[in-house]
Amino acid sequence: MIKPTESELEILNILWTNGPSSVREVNKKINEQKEVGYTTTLKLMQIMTQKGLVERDESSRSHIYSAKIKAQDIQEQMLDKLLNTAFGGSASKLVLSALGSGKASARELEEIKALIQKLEHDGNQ
Amino acid sequence: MIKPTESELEILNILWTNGPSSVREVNKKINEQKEVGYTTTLKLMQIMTQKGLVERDESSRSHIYSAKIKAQDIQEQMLDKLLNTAFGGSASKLVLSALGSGKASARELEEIKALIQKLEHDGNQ
DNA sequence: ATTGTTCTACGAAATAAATCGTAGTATGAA
DNA sequence: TTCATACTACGATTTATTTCGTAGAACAAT
Repeated sequence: MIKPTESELEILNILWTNGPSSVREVNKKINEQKEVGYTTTLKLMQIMTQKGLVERDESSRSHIYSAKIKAQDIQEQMLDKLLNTAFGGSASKLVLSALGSGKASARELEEIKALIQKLEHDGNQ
Repeated sequence: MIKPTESELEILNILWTNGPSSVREVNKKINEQKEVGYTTTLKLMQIMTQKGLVERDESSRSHIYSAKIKAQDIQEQMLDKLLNTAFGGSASKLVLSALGSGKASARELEEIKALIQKLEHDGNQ
């Protein structure tokens, strides 16, 4: 599985969130956060096309790019890496840290509890 | 808060796990995973000293390095970033993904449940 | 048709990160 | 003392990533 760089991930996120987009649209989104030239974004997206991270529809003049890899796959990959590089492989430490800072709502906590129930019931080890 | 690079994080992990260590020891650990020259590790650790990521005791000939920043701080920082860059800020999505892949033991699941109970009891939102 | 705007392509510079070689010093054994 | 070994310092190279400028094509308006 290809590992996107920092900037590539930023672009992927925009594509995942907004769906297929032109370079112009992506660049605009990015510029809400930080200033980046148009051709910089263009170049990145061209590279990403080569790498197979995105694909593009060239039928209209301004090409339309869409993410070629699933958000979930990258999420899992990154989570896995974080788990191993920063939490020594302990999923519970990670989860505890994620929940500890009060970042999950009551409803979310319920979801998590439900999942745990399910895991325990299924005899997951 | 200073953000360690990939390689720096690897070294920090070794220091967190094994406690204060010489370059030799750290390099040996790293080489269990991948081949890296001794001076490469040395250089990195020297840079880390400058950045304030580690500190060293120079009293003996082979300097002894120790992590200057807490594992928890970096963990939190990285988790936060992952949360925002890859999970769109949703802690529950992250947790669900972390637990879903069967990476937590029954005992760990209990710990997490206990934490959730506590959070809910405390009226966390 | 001419002009101004918006695209893409792409080389190349700037920046960041990792890797290593070489030189010099300390240490310990022969 | 002399030699082999281990250590630090540090410049320089290599590799990865990001950034941007310039050129030229497509298009729309005048």
